[in-house]
Order: sequence, then C-alpha cells, then structure tokens
Amino acid sequence: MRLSTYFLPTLKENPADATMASHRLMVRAGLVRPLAAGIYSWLPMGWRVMKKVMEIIREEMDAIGAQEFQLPALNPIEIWEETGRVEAFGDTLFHVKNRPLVLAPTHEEIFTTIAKDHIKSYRDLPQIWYQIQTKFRNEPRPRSGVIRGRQFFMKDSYTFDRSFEELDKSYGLHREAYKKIYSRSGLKFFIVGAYSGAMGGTGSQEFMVESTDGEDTCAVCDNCDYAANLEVASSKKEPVGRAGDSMPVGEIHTPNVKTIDQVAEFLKMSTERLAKSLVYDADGEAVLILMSGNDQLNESKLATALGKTAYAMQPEDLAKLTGANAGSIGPVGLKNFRIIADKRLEDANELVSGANKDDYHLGHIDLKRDVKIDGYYDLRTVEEGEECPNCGHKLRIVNAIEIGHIFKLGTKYSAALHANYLDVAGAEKPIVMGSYGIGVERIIACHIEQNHDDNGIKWGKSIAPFDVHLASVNMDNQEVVAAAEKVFNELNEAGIDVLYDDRQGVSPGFKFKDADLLGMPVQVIVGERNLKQGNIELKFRSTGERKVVPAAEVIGEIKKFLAI
RNA sequence: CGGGGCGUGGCUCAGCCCGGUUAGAGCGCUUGGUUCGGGACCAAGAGGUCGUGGGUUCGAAUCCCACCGCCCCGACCA
Repeated sequence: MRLSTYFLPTLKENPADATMASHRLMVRAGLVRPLAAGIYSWLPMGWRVMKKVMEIIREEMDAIGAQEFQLPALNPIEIWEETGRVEAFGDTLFHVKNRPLVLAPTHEEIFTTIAKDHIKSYRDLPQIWYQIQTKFRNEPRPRSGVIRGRQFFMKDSYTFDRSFEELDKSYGLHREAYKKIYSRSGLKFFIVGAYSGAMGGTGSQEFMVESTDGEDTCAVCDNCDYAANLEVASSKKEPVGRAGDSMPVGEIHTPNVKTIDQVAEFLKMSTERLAKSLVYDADGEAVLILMSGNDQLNESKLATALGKTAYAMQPEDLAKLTGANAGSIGPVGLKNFRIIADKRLEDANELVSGANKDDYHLGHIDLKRDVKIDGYYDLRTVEEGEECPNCGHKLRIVNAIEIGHIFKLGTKYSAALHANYLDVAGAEKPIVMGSYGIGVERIIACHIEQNHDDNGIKWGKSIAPFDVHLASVNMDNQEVVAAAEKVFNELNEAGIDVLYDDRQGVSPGFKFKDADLLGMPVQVIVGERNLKQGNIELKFRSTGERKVVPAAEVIGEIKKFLAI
C-alpha cells in the first residue's frame, strides 16, 4: 500500500476530548473517527487491525469446533419479552420507533430460538455456535473512546449441552480458547471470578486487563492465582466472634454521635463491635443489613444474597419505617423488616447499634439472643491489603478493563423459550447453555494501552495493520526512490504487508514521526546517507533498536524478525 | 439521571470576565520557489451561520434565558 494514495488522516496534536492513551492514539493514527457519543467510524487503517483481531478469534473458535453464524441485529421485541429482558435491560435496550423491533444488545434469545426450532434430540448435542456481530446498547454514558460505546463489535458464542457436566466441558473449552485469543493478540491479562448479574446462571469469569482507567475493580493475589472482581471477591478477614458472656442490653445516650468513627470515639471502643445498620428496599420489602464497623456493603453481593436488586432507602423514608434517622437505626425490636447480616458478625455479641430512637444507641447486643437474623451472608467489600482467601498473601486492589466474560447460563433461556431436547430415555429436558463474549474493540484499545510510548503506537506483530513501514527519505533522489521501490516490490512479492511512505515533498522528520505514530513493528528507512554504502536502515518500533544492513539483506532480515 | 467543564476555519486554541473597526494565532490546506535523516523555510492565497433559537442593547463571539452537542466525575453497566 502506497501512503501517497492511502486514506490515512493522522493528527499531529492530541484531540481535545480524548484522555486515555489508546483513545488519543487511535484518533491520531487515523484508525477511527468519532461520529457521535460512543459511536465510531472505522477508517481503513483501523479496520485492518479489526479484521486481524477477528481472524484470530475465528481461528481459535473454529479450533474448538465452534460454527460461525451471522444473526440479525434487528429482533422482534416479542422474543425479548418472553425472557423478561425488555424489562431487565430497561433503557439500555434500543427500541425501534416505527416497528415492534429492538436492536440486539446480545443474542441469547435468537440463538436459543434457533436451537429450540432445530435441536430435538440428545443426538443433536453438543453444539457451539458463535458470531462476530455489531451490538447496540444505549449506554447511559459512553466513555474511554471505543471501550464503552453504544455500538460495538462482540464475538458472542453459545454452547448447548445435555447436562451441567457437559456444560463444564464447553465452558472449559472457551476458557482455554480465550486465553489463546488474548495471548495471540499480545495482551497481558488475568482471569477473575465474576458476578453474573442480570445474565443469570450458575457461575462466570471475566478476562481482565489491568489499567488505571479500567471501569472494574478486582482483588488480585500476586502469590497464588486468586483473582476476583470486587463484586464477588472475599478475603480472610476474621469474624468478630463472641466476647465473653453477654451483658443485658442497655440504652446509651449518644447525642450527635452518628458515624461509626464518632461512636467508636465516644464509647472508647474499636469499630469492630459497632454493628452498622443499612436500610435497603428490595422490591418493596424493607431490609436491614448489619455490617461490622466500617466494612463497606457490596451491593452486588447483596443482590446475590437477596436474589434481587435492592436500592438504598431514601433518608426521608427511614424515619417513617424505623422511628429514627440514619445513624440511630438498629436491629433490636425492629418490626416489619427482614434482617440480614454480614458473615463477620455471625453469632457475635457485645455489639453496639442504633436504638431506633434519635441520639440513642444500644449496647451489649447479642445477635443470638436479641435479634432474629434471617441469614448471614458475605456482604462486605474486600479492601487493599486484606489476606487472600486461598493463601493468605496480601491482596492488591486494581482497576481493570473487562475484555471477555464467560457464563454458565444453565437453563434460564432454554426454559423460558422452551428449548428442550429428548434424552436417551425419551424424557424432555431443557438444553443446558453457556454464553461467552469478547469485546473486539477492547482488544485493540487494550493492546494500544499496553504497547505505546509518547511518540505513538507500538503494534505487536500479530495484529499490526501492516508488518512493515517503508519510508523513502527523499522522493527527489532517483536512487533512493529506485531502492525503495525495489524493497516495496520484493516485500509485496514475499506476501509481507507493507505500508510505503512514498509521499512527495514531505520532510524526513515528518515521515519518521508518522512512522512512529502509526507504529508498525519494523520500519525500513531508505535514505541517501546509507544508500551511498549500499545500505538500508531497519528500525524496530518496540525496542527502538536500529540496524543498518546491505540492501540485498533487507528482505531476509525482515523475514527473520517476523519469523516467517 | 446528579455534579463539573467545553462548544470560535479541518485540528489545537486565544479573544468573552469589563459589549464597540474588516474575529485572531499556530498547525493543516492551495499555488510558486527553496529545502531534504526526526513534525523545514520564504512568499502569495483559500477557508469562520463564533453550537442553535430567543432576549437585552444604538450595537452581542462577549451579557441573560432556553435548547442541542461533546468530554470528565458519579449513578448505572448482561
């Protein structure tokens, strides 16, 4: 490809609205252009990268026996109503105004419908189906360039099995395939246990790339392989336990003492035995949640414990329900509440909590004696430095970008859509499903996040838009041009993708800066200076290493570097 | 949806607070010339409904109101 005729709008200056390195560089290097918030056009250079990533995905999916489909993005809304996901997605689902259609944000429903129509027997199973398709999600706030957009490419696959044991196998195949896909894409990543959320199902894991700009937070252990999304992460934090015999419950006057720290200070005790009361509304049911001291309630864990999403009660409703304002609420004598507590408080005694009367607390509370607890659950958010639940090593809390998510769905969708099969005994059973997603743009953005410097992108060989960036330093010098053209032709003949900067009247410095910005793995620089000795210079983008070699050896050197 | 910021040639921005010539700069673009190993130089040019609508005023890029768009933080996030 000759740069003189290639559509490649590069920018010398940083676009004003990009903050992340990958976002800045993708725009500057002419990979993408924004069309609207969260909507990007892929220009020829960017699309080359996209196709390479997609090809890696295809190869690894095909290798586990997956079959590629291409399903419609326009879906009848009825199908989504059947699984209850019109409501579950809410405003995130794009609706078509003049037809009862929606723009698909994912494809469980459609794939399951195909399975329901055509898979009738255990003999038809298992199946692994996938597609690489545009998804539409009306994100409340698109951000970070292509990382969170309203329209994006996703590789989504679905497995159909006879049993949960076979699902484990299909899930395992995906897990291994994903590792290969990300490794081949040149990413450093880790895998975490994850929250399944509205997808439902019996378990899920996320593939993560550590990044200060990540939207997810994970607890990772550097000693063993424990890593978990903070939504589900746990640690070895000790239970509060029992402290001797319980004294009789007693009221304590605590004027203007509200926060846990204030109470601890006022009563001259540690925060641990202060049972903090939080009030949530779970679908109309009032729930009181007890946490030890300053432990932070994790709302994802709460949703898992309750089996539904709960929202923090508004302050004005608190007084109505409990007779006290925030800071004075407690579990003892509380009516019409479901009371649950964090595991750290299991069977604890000698606790202090609100008295449901402003400016009063109760002391010597024994959860076994004084309160009817509906259950103890792990509800707290793990904090930096707590001990790994596996090995006891200190956990690190890091931000991360989610690049893939694999789910064991079970029968949620097959049951809702009646996708059943007949087993060996002739009994009708719901197909056991898994679903697996990869954000294709995120692979590209994360690759750039992990491979760039101040001058530009440093593409890894596997997904670089071109293998070689060839630049002739001076297009007015016929010998230089002739030598560059020769290299260009030889590379093309060798089947090596080469971008040839043959632009006239562009200064050498400009060409070098563009080459570094665009970031091909190898630069071939043909200039008068070296050509006098019959030499041509190679520059390796990732290391910055330069090598001057005889013109005749250029192709060989490149082949050696590209390992082909 | 809450909080904050921004909107002026293709890009990055100044001008706005304190209203008053033909609205500026750098980069990019066009033409001619010079240059040619790290974003060259000279000269001449083209290019702007100052986001949109309304208002105040003799006069609005500038002040006021509304709306739209974009970015950041939060909420949300299969």
